[in-house]
Amino acid sequence: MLDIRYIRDNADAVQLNAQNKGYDVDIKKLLDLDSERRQKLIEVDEFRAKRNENISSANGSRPTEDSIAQGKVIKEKLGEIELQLKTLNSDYMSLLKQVPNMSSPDVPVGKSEDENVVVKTIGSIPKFDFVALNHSEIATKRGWLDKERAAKVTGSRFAYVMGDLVKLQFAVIQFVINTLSDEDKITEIANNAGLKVSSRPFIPVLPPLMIRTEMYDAMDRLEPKDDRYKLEGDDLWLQGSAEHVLGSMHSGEIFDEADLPLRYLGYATSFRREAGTYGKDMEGILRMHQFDKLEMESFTTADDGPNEHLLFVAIQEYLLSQLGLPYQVVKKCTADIGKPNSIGVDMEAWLPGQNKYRETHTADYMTDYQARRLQTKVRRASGDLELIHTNDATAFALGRIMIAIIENGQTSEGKVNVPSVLQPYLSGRTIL
RNA sequence: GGAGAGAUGGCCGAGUGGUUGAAGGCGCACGCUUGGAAAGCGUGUGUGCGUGCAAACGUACCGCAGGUUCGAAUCCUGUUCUCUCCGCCA
Repeated sequence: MLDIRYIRDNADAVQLNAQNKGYDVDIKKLLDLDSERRQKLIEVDEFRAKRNENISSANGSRPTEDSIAQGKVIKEKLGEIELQLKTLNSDYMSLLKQVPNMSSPDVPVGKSEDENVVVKTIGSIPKFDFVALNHSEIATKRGWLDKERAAKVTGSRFAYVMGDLVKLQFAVIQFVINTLSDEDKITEIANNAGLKVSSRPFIPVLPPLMIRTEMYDAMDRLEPKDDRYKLEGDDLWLQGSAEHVLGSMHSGEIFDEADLPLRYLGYATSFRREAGTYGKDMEGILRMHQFDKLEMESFTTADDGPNEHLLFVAIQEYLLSQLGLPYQVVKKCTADIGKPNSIGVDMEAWLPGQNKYRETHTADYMTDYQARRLQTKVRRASGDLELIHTNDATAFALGRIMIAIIENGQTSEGKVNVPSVLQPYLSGRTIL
């Protein structure tokens, strides 16, 4: 949620920003409601003052008949205008919540993902002297993947992942956890990226996989509801990303500035209904209803927010490079970054099976947009109380990164070369 | 799932209808005291919203949401969470 004071002072910019992001919100109507609501609030406060004066005039003793009679009159009137205020407030809030976060000035303006900008391309695309297969063909042949039985048991877009592919997943997990919880590695990554940021390591977290409606909404991630799984009989949803349960973790809390940045590395199974994607990416495990993901989330001061985002991007590049995967960095345009985003950057790894780059990572910088409703704050050394800034970013989406490893590392025999950094976690095996 | 107890400020904790934003203590900040410190003494110490250039003033907040009342931290209802006992269970 944006600060209403900011909207009042920058109405035109906010309206234009919403338009660029593809959100249909009426800022003028919001501001009209805002002033109407403030007018009503003044009225309500005056009546409350009147009521309080009437109460305190009793001064500890029994009030007079007159005072009680007067109190009744005030009460009736107050109830009336408080109800009006309540209605105004709820209309106002629902409109305010619709206003998307301001995109950073360096986010390209665009109407669809086609206008995203490829910033750089790293690594060379592998050339095979045999017919390259896609991950689904390789994995199915090796007995690593069984979607038919999963369809029988659960439905489409589910899979049984088995055998060495499971071992590969756990190897990736261990590699990432060891890397990101190592302060020296963070220092190295930051230095190589020329970033002056804290070298504080990430705290690995196994978060709950369910989230309350209230928290989901405060994170501004409840929508689109069509893409969420709701649990019948409980006020709970299956989380769609560890971001949702990590970002809301410190709701209502006040950090000491010395405790920031606070960095988490969450490992969680994420659930998505994938509504509206029928027939899209049906082969293999590219687009599933559930997938495991390592996700970074951090809380910083406003000052450190932008650099934290750059650190997250640098970490993503580092991780991809360590696996020897070709990738490109994409600056997402206004239409493609999310509603709570100030900046959105994607990593796309080269997938030989599809002969194109596909999204494997996202890095989101939310400024204080999420914190405002979560009420997550920091007490600065100066004593000032401020909203914190949130950053979240994929470390690895396990399904998609294993696709990249399989397809880029495939051999003519249908085997898979193991990236050297993962070999220690696979008993030294160089090929699967 | 059943029975019971509870949730108050950064922390501990008092408070069952009347000037309670809330006693007392701890902590913290500033000042006095001291060669310096401790102790002691004094003063101060929540957040949101609104009005205002500001000082300030008003208002709301005692888990959350409603209700009763002239008046609610206090009474009533619902709800969330915590704890104890029973049941079930990895």
